Amino acid sequence: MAPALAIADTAPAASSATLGGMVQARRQTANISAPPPSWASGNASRWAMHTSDPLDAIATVATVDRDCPLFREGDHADNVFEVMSGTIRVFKLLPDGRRQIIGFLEAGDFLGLSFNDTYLYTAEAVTTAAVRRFPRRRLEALIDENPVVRRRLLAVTANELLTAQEQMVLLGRKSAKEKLCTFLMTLSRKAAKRGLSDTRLSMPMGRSDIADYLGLTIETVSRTITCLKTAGLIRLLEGHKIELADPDAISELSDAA
Amino acid sequence: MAPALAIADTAPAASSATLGGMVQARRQTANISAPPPSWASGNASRWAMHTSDPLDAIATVATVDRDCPLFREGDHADNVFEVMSGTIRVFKLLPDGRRQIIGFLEAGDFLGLSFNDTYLYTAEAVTTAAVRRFPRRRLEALIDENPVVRRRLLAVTANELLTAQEQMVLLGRKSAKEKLCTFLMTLSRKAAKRGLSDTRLSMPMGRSDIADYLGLTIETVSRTITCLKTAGLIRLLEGHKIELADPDAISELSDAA
DNA sequence: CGAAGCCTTGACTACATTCAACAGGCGTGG
DNA sequence: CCACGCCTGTTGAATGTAGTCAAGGCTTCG
Repeated sequence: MAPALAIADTAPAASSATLGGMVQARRQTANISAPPPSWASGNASRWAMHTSDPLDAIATVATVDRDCPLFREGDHADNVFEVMSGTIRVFKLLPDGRRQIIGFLEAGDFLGLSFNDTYLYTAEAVTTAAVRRFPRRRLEALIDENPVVRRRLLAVTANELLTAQEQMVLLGRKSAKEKLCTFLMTLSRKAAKRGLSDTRLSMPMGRSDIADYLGLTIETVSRTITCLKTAGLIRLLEGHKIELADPDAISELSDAA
Repeated sequence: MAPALAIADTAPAASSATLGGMVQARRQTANISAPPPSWASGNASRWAMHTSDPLDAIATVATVDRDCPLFREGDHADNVFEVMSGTIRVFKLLPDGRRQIIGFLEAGDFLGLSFNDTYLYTAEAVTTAAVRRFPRRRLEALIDENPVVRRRLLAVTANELLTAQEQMVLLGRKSAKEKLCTFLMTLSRKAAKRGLSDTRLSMPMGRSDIADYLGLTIETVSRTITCLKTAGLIRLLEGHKIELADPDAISELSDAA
């Protein structure tokens, strides 16, 4: 049985060493029956020497395969994670299976920062992703003793809260077209922040993920995308890429009826 | 011009002193032209001697009149607040005036805990409310030096995040009836936590507030309430009170189609 | 090449919104 | 004191946006 998570003994940026324990992507058609995460000990100390990130002292690096869970809602919250590469979706389920995606996390984002003892949502990889794992106990100790770490995580949490509040406005008060355009603008801003193009975006998640993020159905997402495409505002490119042909118009549409 | 905020020189629990500067409630028909907050210096040190809450050292007590703003989105975020009594609504507006209420805050809840330099939302009093004000600089210093305060505010923030995520599920994936029932159950749980009845609830906010909180229109809220009433699940009482006649059924309806 | 999954498109439905009218409560002022 | 206006909430009818059901195209991958 292929494990969902594999440990790499170096950070992805370091190219000299081979990545140990890397496994093939394993498509998962249902949300059930995913293999449990398996972790091996290790650290990123070599990288730490160059960057002096205090978190490196307690970090373990790992990869998560496409569509595999990092953790599930209700699991005991033993670890906090930071995404290093790839995209993670975080979501909650209703008893009857309806899903609401809380967010898509990319490099630099943190997950599992609950001060609860269980996770409040499920996290799965949209694409194969690399993450850093921090044992919760040790991270909490570090937060207590290190003001720099503390401020960083506080800022992360505050940002998460801001994002959540804006998403509430989107879900509660915006039309399908506005939702889509807001989503595109958010992707664009995140790409720009990471130094990538803000008009040629990578959109690795499927229609179903987008629908569950925006509170729509896949059909409505598809139709709305077609509509934007027909209007000449966007162009769909090869390999889950999308081009914003008229970013200003999209920005306008993102909060005007 | 009547000020929106008035300072009391004691905590509300202390009955011996008259509340200074108290003003009459001032109905406000539009969101515009509300008087700016005015603060006087003061503290709650007498109360602090009995409770040893470290926050008392930097706190100022004040009242906010019904429908008056505590602060507005975009204002310079100089203060953090804790609600002592009454209900506060926190919301964001779209350019065309559509409103999404992020939450209703009651005694013990904090507002303005952004790590931004401006507020991310507007806060208004639903009912006349008493709040404690903490200058942000001093609160931040206290957070840095006092682990107890730190943990408390961290817990508050984490709880806020949890609430926000559950609200996303509600807004994105629930029907009108489920939204209403979830809202009632939330009110019930909050009342129970405060030691009040969990079946006879105070619901001080109007239909318009409920609608903007649940992502509905006032008409839909009204119709859905009528429906629940007709089904014998709730009873509307005098003075903005509501009775949950069948809490179990309401709980069922809160996440089942 | 065939099967599976993802996306798109079409026709119909339904839930919530919009538009409109009206009832009740409350404070103001004649 | 009652009349009036204002605000809030309720109800009805018509509309519309997004959802549902269904079919077909396309890509991917074994």
